[in-house]
Amino acid sequence: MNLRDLKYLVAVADTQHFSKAADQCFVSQPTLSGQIKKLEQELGICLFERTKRSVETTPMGEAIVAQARRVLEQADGLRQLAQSYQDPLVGPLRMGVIPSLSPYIIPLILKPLNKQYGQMKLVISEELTDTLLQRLSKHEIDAALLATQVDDPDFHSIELFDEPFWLAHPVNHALSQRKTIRQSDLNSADLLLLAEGHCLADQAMEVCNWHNREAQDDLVDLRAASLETLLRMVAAGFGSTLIPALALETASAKDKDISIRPLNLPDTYRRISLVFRNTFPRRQAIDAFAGIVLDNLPQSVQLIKS
Amino acid sequence: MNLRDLKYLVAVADTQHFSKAADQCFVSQPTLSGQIKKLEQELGICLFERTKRSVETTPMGEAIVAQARRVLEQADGLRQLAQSYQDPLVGPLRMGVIPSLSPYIIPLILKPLNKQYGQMKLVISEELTDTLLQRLSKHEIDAALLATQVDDPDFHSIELFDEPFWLAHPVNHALSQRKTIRQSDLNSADLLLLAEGHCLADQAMEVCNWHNREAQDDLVDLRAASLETLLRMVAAGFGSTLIPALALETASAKDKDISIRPLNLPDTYRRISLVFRNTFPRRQAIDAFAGIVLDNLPQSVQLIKS
DNA sequence: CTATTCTTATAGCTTAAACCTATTTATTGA
DNA sequence: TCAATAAATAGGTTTAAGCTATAAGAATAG
Repeated sequence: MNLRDLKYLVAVADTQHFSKAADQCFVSQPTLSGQIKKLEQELGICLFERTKRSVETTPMGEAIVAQARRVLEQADGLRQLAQSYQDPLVGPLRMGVIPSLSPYIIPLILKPLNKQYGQMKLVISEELTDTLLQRLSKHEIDAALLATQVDDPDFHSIELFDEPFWLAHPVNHALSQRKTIRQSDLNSADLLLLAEGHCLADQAMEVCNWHNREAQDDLVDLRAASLETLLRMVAAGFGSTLIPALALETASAKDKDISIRPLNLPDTYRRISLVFRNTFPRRQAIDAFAGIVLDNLPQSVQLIKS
Repeated sequence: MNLRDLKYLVAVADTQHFSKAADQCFVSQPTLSGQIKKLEQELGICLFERTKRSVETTPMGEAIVAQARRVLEQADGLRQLAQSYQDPLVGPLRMGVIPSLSPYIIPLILKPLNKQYGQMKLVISEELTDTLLQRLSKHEIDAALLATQVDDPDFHSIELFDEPFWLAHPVNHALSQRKTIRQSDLNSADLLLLAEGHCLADQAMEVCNWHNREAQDDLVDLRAASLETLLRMVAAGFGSTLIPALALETASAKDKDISIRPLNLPDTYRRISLVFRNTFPRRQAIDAFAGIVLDNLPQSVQLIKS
């Protein structure tokens, strides 16, 4: 059995005429007659009652034809489904984003993305870098926005932008006296960090030259689950923290009890990349997504330093 | 696209492995790989993300595979439907029967038919001979039980049995005096007939040598719509009538006001045949039906005279 | 009653595609 | 580094789907 045969079958049932059905199917009459005959043999039943002059569908034939229509309908549904996906820019793109970036970048791109590529539905997962890379390997997501260089040869990266860090400290903090922040200020600062596994925590420690972080047990309990929590802790005077530039626009960062200071120091930024399996077939969707991100960044992170 | 291709597709999705899928489909791995590749090209989308080591179904692939399963399911339904019809003795048999026979023969055969050929569902139409022949031509019914010889070369007939006529007259009728009924009694009898178009009416006229029936207008209004009505008219003393043998067993015929008499005259019977298009493909069903009829007739009509 | 037309079936050949085996390429694990 | 595994590629064979031409049967027109 064959979709083609079923099409022939339905054509004969519709026209009650082998030659007309053949025309309709763009084949010769003997070809169509032969296929119908084969189909009848395969099914073991007589579908049409023929005279030398005419064709009539048998009652059993009617039932089979009705079912054949159902098969063809579903097959047509499959073609339409495929059609709707044919454009690589159409269809779901499962994107993973780290938690220290997700709440600040996603609102920036959702609308433009919807405007330019309305058919590309983003499915966002917000998880830690390690988890995202695992899920990428398992094909559970298609791409990830990370702040970490990835060396795995299975993955490709598109480097999108560099996000500078700012210092956030309580308004009445000792550092309020300083006009500019120096490296030594950071080295000894009372920095609050995100919980284990957040790349932002590692990056902050690196910026501050804290390589023996695990020794300072007393601060462990204060490691926060999110940047928002961290800012609330700064506002309450528990210490300072480093804030990536995109997070500055949020209400929490504008708290009157928090002082936000630029760091005019070298290498105080993190590089955000779009990472995906190099076997991922919809490269165009990836590129489109990257383009949307770059087009909608604020000035503060617009340029990539290299 | 092709049902075979969809089977390959589902096999790969199920096994996540081209070689295993190929085994499952009883083809070689290159064959299956090639077909999948072709299918992807035809649909214009990538269904599987391949590495040299493994296969993963893409999210779009998942959607397509789900739809492919639906197609295959319907196709399977078609095969099962065909299977259930494969036996010519299975499936509906649309049978037409004349009104002067139907109420008396159908009850005789329904149970035995159901017992021997439970899958063969009878669909009965009770109509006049002409109508039945028209519907036979139009393929609206598959066969007909008639009391008329059919000459049309499009039709075949199986002669089933000869049904004798009996005379029914009111108990206090003049003929009550006669020991046996003679031809001359019939010629002049006050016979009541069925309505125009009923073959029984024609047959009765023939038996009685009435070839100028249309002249006797006064009786036209008394022509009855059914045998039952006719018997009720006889019981009420309006006249006599000829009753075919199978109708004798009914309650109406046993009315105490009606006298039923045998006709010991030549050619006082009608021949019942099973008529069908000679192109009708389920000859076995026809033969089975004929056999059931013959096996379940009462003694009174058992033999065929020839 | 014959000729023409209409329609399906058959015959014989051609083309396209599906399939196979053997081989290549690339990756993983020992 | 080598064996094992898995998918892709190459090249040739077989199957089946297609075509044209024609036959055969039935209806219609002259």
